[in-house]
Amino acid sequence: MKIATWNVNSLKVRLPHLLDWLARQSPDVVCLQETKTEDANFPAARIESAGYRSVCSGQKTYNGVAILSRTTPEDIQCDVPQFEDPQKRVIAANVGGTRVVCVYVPNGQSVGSEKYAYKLKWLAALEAWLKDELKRHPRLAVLGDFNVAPEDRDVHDPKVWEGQVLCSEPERRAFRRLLELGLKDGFRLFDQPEKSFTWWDYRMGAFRRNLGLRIDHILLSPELAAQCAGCIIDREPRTLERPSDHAPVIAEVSA
DNA sequence: ATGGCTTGAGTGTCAAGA
Repeated sequence: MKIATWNVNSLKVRLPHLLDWLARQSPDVVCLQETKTEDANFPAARIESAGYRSVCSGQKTYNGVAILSRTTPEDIQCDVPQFEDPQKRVIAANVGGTRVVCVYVPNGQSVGSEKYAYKLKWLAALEAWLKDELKRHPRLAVLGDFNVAPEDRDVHDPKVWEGQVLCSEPERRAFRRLLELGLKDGFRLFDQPEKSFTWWDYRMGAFRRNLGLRIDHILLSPELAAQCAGCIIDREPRTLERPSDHAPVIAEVSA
């Protein structure tokens, strides 16, 4: 089973890229972030024509998440339970025998800002919830845009980014706490090229110069990690005209 | 030069992303 995550930065703009990519990669499950569309406008019919069922949790202008699947997603849950949040950042569903959680972690804007405090609170709520979810679902996968570069090797220039949002120690600590629940960073289960990133700023030719960060992740429960055969970043969609600023991440796990 | 692009909203120009 091929599972993937992609921050599309507007599903409306990126739908042609998404449909081409689905045809090329043929993933079984895809988690999308920053769909930026209300559920009433979600392009479910065109995605269905491409061979995928979908569930979504969106809002106008900002945020928005969705899960696409070859089989029908079941037991759908939106939002982190018992965490009041008007922003649509979480959707979870069972796909086959696997619990799939799609997350769009807040950006945090800048260290010390209100949005940064919200990000840390949000990550703490996610951690508490996933601790329970791991007990309930031995086959748990958490995929999404975590807006955290876990280590210096996930940053093109650690000196420039030191202490900045996405790289600050409190954010990295929050990410490590997810790993300490037992979740594994799928990408790091394997040898990977140096300077592997999933996001590049639109400005300053950052992609061409590979000035990026690795902030999109696939976390796997111990059982899924043991059955994971590979995990890669697909840079190809980032090379297209009018790309998302994020590249998809894909993992192969036994069905 | 807290700029540089891109998107959505909405029609002038700003918020937000990371």
